[in-house]
Amino acid sequence: MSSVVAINQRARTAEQKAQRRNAVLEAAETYFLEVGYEAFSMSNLAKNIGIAKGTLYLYFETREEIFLTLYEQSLVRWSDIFIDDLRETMTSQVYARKLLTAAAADGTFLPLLIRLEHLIEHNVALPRLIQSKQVFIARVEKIAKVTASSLELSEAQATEVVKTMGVLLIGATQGDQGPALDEEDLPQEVQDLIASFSSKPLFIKNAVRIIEGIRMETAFSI
Amino acid sequence: MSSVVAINQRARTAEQKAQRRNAVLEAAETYFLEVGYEAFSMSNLAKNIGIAKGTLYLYFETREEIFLTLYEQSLVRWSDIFIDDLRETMTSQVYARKLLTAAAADGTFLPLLIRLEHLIEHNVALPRLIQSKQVFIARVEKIAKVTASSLELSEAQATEVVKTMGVLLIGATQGDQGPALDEEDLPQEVQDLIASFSSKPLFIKNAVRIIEGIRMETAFSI
DNA sequence: CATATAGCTGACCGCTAGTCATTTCAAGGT
DNA sequence: ACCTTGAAATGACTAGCGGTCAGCTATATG
Repeated sequence: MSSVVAINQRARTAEQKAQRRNAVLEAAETYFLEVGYEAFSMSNLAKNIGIAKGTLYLYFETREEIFLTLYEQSLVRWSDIFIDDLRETMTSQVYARKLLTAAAADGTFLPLLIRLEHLIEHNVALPRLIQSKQVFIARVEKIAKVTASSLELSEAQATEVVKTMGVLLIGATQGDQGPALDEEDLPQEVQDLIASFSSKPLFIKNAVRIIEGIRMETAFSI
Repeated sequence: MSSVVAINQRARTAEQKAQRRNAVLEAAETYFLEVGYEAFSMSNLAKNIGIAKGTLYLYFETREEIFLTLYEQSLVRWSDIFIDDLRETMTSQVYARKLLTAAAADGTFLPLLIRLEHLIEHNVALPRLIQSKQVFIARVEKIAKVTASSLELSEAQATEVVKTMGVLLIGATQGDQGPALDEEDLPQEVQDLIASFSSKPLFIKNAVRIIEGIRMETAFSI
């Protein structure tokens, strides 16, 4: 007896409900990767899944709660991959490159990270928000542990590095979220500007500066 | 004879039209400071001004074009104040503090900067977007000039500093855009987390790391 | 087979950005 | 002083949004 809930069958047990919720999340992520944050509509999501719009609201209180959940999942997914990359010691540059590569490879993580605080968190119930922050805290700690050995830093330094990398990641990848522009239509100086904000070198160079800065500060202050 | 266009009088000359456009912008900024980006609606803006919604669209093509214009204005306003602060040489820490203080004092600048690339730029006609980028380029150059003498850097280093400060500013002030949370309702560890992302120390510490990093790199490479 | 429970539905609400046929105003020519 | 004319202003309208909830119906249980 399969406990999989077919479409248009009702989810009655807790397990079935969890499955349906996951099915919604999966469909939501696929749909999100197609159309992006702003064009993502609850009606279309429901149509894609083949359920009524109201049903979505049995599983998520708001559109933003879906995004918050997708964000959490992508945070865990990304950080697991990144953590796996940090088994050996490495230079801060390699560290930064691995971090960015793993983040950019996940189509969900960065677009949601960028919208987290000013959009997503504003329409989610407080307990859910707190829960999400706790997931975040746990992840930071987990990443900091491997960062400490990978970069040969103290745990406190590593925690500072990880938090700061998050901040830098948001700023440095901002340019990737701009509209797709046909280069032909742009004056040379604007093309140059856009090129100079290319997220990869921007992130890596400044990550190195920050990590080495953190390394030096504590070396002197001891 | 005053050339001021009273409400409900028609703007016929180019000058009168420019005046009306400015009046719309002023009202838009006041309204934006009241309700923020997401709650800002064109109908309410029109009501506030006492004109019909359609009239707004004679002066701006889209809601986002209004925001782009307010962003440009706030960029110029902020940078003029910041530039004025940079008449003497100073440490990178003082530099960073002055930069952030001027930015945070302007209620318009940071919220629009944060939304610029992933929201505002996506609904503005290309020529207007190019124009805005050119304003940005000119501002970066102007700030870089005074930065070079203020921090005793080369022009190339100063340009790198200015661009990077923009990136860091976006990342570091992200937390200020989260929902207003009543501290009492939060578990201690979440309160600590939020405190650890306080934008002011976050920005200043990392600005110093980056500026000193840039200073050292070129010192060695010469 | 009847009943009660609860998952599911979709019409509906109040709102949004943006459009455009129509109205209105006022300057310029006579 | 009046008329013509062009453009500024209008606001009803469209299509679509997130979210709600009274009513429908599938299904587990007695």
